[in-house]
Amino acid sequence: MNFAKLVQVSAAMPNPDSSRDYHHGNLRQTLCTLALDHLRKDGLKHLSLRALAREIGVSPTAPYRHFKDKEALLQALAVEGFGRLREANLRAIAEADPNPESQLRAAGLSYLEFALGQPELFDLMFGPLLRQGSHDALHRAGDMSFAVLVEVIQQGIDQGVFNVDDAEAAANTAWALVHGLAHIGRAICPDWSPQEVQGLASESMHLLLRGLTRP
Amino acid sequence: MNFAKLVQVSAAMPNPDSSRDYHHGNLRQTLCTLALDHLRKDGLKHLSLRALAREIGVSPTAPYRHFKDKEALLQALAVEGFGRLREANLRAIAEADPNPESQLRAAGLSYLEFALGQPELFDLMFGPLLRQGSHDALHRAGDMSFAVLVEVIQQGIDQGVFNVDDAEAAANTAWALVHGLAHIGRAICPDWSPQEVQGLASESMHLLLRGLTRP
DNA sequence: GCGCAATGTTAACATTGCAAACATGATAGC
DNA sequence: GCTATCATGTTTGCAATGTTAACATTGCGC
Repeated sequence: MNFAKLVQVSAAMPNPDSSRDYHHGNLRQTLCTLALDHLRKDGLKHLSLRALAREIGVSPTAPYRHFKDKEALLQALAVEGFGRLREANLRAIAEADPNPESQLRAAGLSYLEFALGQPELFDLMFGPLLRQGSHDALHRAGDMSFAVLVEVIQQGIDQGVFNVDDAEAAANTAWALVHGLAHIGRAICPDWSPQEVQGLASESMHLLLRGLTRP
Repeated sequence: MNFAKLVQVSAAMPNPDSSRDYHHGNLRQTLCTLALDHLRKDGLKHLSLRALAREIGVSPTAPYRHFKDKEALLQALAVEGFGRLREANLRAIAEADPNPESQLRAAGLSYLEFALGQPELFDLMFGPLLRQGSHDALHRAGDMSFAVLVEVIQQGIDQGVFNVDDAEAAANTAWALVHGLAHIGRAICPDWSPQEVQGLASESMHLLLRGLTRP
């Protein structure tokens, strides 16, 4: 009856001094940042909960105290990704010349830089998780990123620079264009330099702006 | 004349006569079509070589006689996907009014329909496989799909309908826009009807065409 | 001080990708 | 026609993974 328990206890404590860090204290955060690291470095398919736990120095099933699923961890990463994307875009807009065209261009280039810089995260963000409902946190995070573009375009319309009626539709178009460039860039030009990619992007956005501003 | 083909045909049919079914006879093809099926139905993460083999009624490691890797099977699926996409686009163009604008619009809508109809395959086609070199067959298949758009745009330029210098750059733009719409559509509007999505697409493409045709 | 909730741990199970080593059968060369 | 060969399937086996259940430890509110 109790013998088994005694055995288990002594086995649970190989090092009596390790009782101090029985609780890691910050596992959730550590998991997220380390997972993001591995995602960027090794890709999604080489991302394993057990490996993360092993590397952190915690038991193989400890992550399950913080994430119901592996998918839950991935969702958290995607939400974090959307947050960072939004931040990057806002920063780029703030630093651009204060006119709608420049701001839209700056936001687009920032978006592109994000996507090309961490393609695995980008794929995760727009991957199956988004399609598969029940991830409203993810959808909200995506909408927040989208809202940045809508606002820039709306300002352009208000100032009479963009000659379209529907800001949201125009934002859809702009977003789709930039997103498509980001997602396809590696297919068209797998080994282009960032400058070349941005050159292509500039040209594309110029074309779009011609359409937006046409009288 | 072609005996091998005859054997293949008779083996491809579920002919009760093929009593000694030690050799399946058409495993590679069967694997591909079944895998595509499961990919569309259950998503990439629920696609397992063993499960496929089990369902086909063959030993768990039989697939390895035809595909070095799981990744090799996935690559084959992606190549097949690019082939179908190209076919669909060509068909749409052929059925459209014979002017560059209509044809470009038709190709775009066809592209969109493909992407929204089988999102998992679409994600696979443009996923990490493409980025991770050493898959030249995949890159070639992608280029073949791309070439369709370039040609339409080039014709538009030759006929003086599109007012741009660089056909390839314009094709990049057009492709990126449509691809972006396809990839983002589910994020913007997860439960839109096909009509609504196509409406959005039409509007976006109208904007682009304004840019393309601007004097 | 006590008990409870949060957090970690161990053990166990099913499934998967993959590598040998071996079996089968169609086919080419004699 | 007989047989060696080679493409194709099979069996066995291993290590890794996701996930669950039962147990341990600790900090915090009472």
